[in-house]
Amino acid sequence: MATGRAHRPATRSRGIPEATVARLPLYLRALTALSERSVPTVSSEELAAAAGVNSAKLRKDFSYLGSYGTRGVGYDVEYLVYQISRELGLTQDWPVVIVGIGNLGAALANYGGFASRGFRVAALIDADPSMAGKPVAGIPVQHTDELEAIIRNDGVSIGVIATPAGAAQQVCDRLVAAGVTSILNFAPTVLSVPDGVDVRKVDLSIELQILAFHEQRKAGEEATSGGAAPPPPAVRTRPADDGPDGEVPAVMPA
Amino acid sequence: MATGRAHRPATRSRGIPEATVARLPLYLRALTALSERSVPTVSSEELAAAAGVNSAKLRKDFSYLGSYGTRGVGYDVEYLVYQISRELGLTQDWPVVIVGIGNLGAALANYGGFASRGFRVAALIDADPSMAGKPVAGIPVQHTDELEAIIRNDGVSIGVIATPAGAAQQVCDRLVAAGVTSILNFAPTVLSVPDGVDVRKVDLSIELQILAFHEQRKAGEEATSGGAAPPPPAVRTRPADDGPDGEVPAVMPA
DNA sequence: AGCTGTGAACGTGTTCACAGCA
DNA sequence: TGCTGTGAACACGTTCACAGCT
Repeated sequence: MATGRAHRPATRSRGIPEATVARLPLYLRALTALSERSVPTVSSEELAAAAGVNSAKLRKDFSYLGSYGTRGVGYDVEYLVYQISRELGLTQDWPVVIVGIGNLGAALANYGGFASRGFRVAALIDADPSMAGKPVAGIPVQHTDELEAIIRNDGVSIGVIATPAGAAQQVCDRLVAAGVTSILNFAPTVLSVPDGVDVRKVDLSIELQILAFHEQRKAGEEATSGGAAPPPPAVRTRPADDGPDGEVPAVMPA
Repeated sequence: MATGRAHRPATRSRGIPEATVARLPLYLRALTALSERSVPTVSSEELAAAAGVNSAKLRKDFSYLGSYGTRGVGYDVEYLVYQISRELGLTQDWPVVIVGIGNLGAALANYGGFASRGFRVAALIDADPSMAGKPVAGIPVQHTDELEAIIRNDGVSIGVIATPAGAAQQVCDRLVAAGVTSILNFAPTVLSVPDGVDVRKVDLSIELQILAFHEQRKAGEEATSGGAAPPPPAVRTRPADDGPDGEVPAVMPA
């Protein structure tokens, strides 16, 4: 999973396990689709199939929210949509700022799933002055100088970092100082944040490497060097090039 | 965690736990940075800090790979880089195709971390004929018609789906039919694939919803309706709009 | 009869704490 | 002395299987 939490070491936020929280959006999406097709009720079996999980897990997940089903029948689609939305905090609108309007930032700004699910793009922010005023997804890009003012004025508590890795920690610090307490980080860096700030990470390169691992396993039940004798020490195969975005943080950033 | 596995229900691929595999890329990145700074050795404590995990976990993780450290000293940076790369299958090059060259696809194509870590963009593919031939990140976009030929010619086993949700399953089916066995899916859809094909999912909207959940908790130790009496049933707060990319799959796609 | 809700069993992942080696 | 490597304890997550309600 392309993710990482930050603090709250082992404290389930309040009853609902983290793993369940991570699946609620999945259920919500499936339920929304059913709702659009005006399906009135759904069984745990059907809904689980649509969400790509097994039905026992789904029922257990829902049991943490309460008893919202009807035995012998299933779940009322509309009611569940409401309950899950409420649990996730989507009945209110969350203003979000996106920092770093390159290809990725633009992709995020254009992403339709945003607006429809309780999130509103409050501002697009970029350090490049020549970007300022240029509309992306209908929203004019603003300069980094405005960052603090925007966050305070709009009461933004969620920030998205889509900058190069080298700028990420700096941006993060400014976001946090201005009052942001949840960060979605697309830069390939470990961010350090104070307690009470949540960070989730999306890292493409990590996902690919995990796939490569499994891919290797599939192919490799033949010409593999086995597990016993390790190859010669201190061999360098490929230059350790981190790419243009690779400014990885120092050993102890904070 | 923005991720999802597909099959291999409870089978640890071969000794190395899945959770450990997911962290290896993190260690690798931190080690690569140390390597660039010509740091010769590193302790579990230092490396763990750089990777954002605790040192006990890191040592346990490494213990699954073998005994690559030196007691009283630490780990040889170069050697570890090599071992982890090998374990992840990054000592070979993985050709990758990216399907769907919108903003997101372009962002992925331009992503530097790709090329440097054993991944090579073999082709960019889009369904829009007017895109054909246009270079993105220096690589000419090819039409979907070419998909099968490209995959077979280049021996591509990893595919990235960056299309709208409505096209994702179709693209996925074609990729798999042509021989792709690992898929990284950015479309907000549950893909169904045959056994033996790995799917990992990256879903922006899900990440934001998880953040919103925690954000709500932070703010909500005051005006919350508590946990006892649930609000009126079957209330619809916001129109269940899934956005322009929202073609969610039928209840039982396969 | 059918489907939910859940205790109990199981498996995976994390943390502790220290033995063992350089 | 200092750090790794790891058994043992613990916490978390998943699955099973069935009691209980409609």
